[in-house]
Amino acid sequence: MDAWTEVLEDTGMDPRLDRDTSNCSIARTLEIVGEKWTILILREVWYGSSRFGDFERVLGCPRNLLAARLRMLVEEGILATETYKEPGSRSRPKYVITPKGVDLVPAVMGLLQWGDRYRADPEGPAVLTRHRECGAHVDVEIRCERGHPVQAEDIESVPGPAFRMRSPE
Amino acid sequence: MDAWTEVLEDTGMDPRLDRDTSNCSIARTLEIVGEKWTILILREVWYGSSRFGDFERVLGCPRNLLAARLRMLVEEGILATETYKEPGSRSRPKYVITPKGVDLVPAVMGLLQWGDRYRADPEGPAVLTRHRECGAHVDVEIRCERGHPVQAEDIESVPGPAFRMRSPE
DNA sequence: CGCTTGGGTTTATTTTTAGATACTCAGCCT
DNA sequence: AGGCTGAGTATCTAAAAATAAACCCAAGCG
Repeated sequence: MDAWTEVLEDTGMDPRLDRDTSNCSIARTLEIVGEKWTILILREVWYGSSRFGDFERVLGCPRNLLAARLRMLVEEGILATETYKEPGSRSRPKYVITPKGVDLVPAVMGLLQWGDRYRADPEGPAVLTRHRECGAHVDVEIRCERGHPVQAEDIESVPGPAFRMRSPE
Repeated sequence: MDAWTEVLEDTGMDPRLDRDTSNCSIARTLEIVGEKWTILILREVWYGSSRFGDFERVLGCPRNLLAARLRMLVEEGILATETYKEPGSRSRPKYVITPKGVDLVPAVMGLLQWGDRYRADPEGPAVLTRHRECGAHVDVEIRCERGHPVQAEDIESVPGPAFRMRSPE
């Protein structure tokens, strides 16, 4: 009996298949960053863009969607607005990443790394990531709290404190 | 002058804003896993589901979309079909993850980790991930090739071998 | 004052996605 | 032969999201 099946033994329900998935952290993250353009906006912030016009120019995304996505990212605390002032122009807003946004970097790097491995051009990736201090290539890896590198196969998923079964019917 | 601006100095184009983003590894990964349901299907595979009916029951996703997503994941080599045979029933297909699919785990764990941190229920996450061998909590972190832990701020993104400017239309 | 610029909003159209049935099909079981 | 089951297909409608293009607005400039 594994960590799932010991949760509820006598109901005829299967904890894997009849659990409540509405509080899944993956799904909740995707509710925010899973819409089209959102992660690409963050990519551009990460590569150095900050102005509305920058995003529009490099992404080629419709202005109304861009405005909606930026508003949402600010509401969620992933980006924050500051102002910049070009000499001879009035102050305008710009978008900068917050610590909550920085915490999305591992997820985005995971996507980047997979694309670099499986979907890059024959000559290699379009962008490289390196450690500013030593210049070495940077990537994302799975480790346990004790610092051991962990293979994906050695990860065990078990019900957590907010685990719930779906209400029957 | 940084690693971007030294690419093209005299064209009046800005390498950050006028680069060709069509070969971005992040965007290419999102083309595959960015559709609704796809990552959630992978989550269930990761949690132990493998049959069409399992996915349908736990995700509550329309059958036609589920079939389309599974077909695409198999075509892309992220899942593979095998057969299973319940005693007294005929052989039926099931879906198992491939090495290419396993390589998506860091990206998905990145999403999980962010959701656990910022969007979990007050009592905690619904699912915990731990290292099978030592039981310690598992998460995803950024390191450079030399093994140094890297803060997101210390990542430098530079043009790679497939870097291209957008053709001036 | 009228023009320009950057950063949006509004509105209309097209495309995707969701959701709900209903149908098929192959093999095991009686 | 006829019924049951799991794994799909096919079809349709409704809702949501994406796109496209026109419009607005505030400040600075000549």
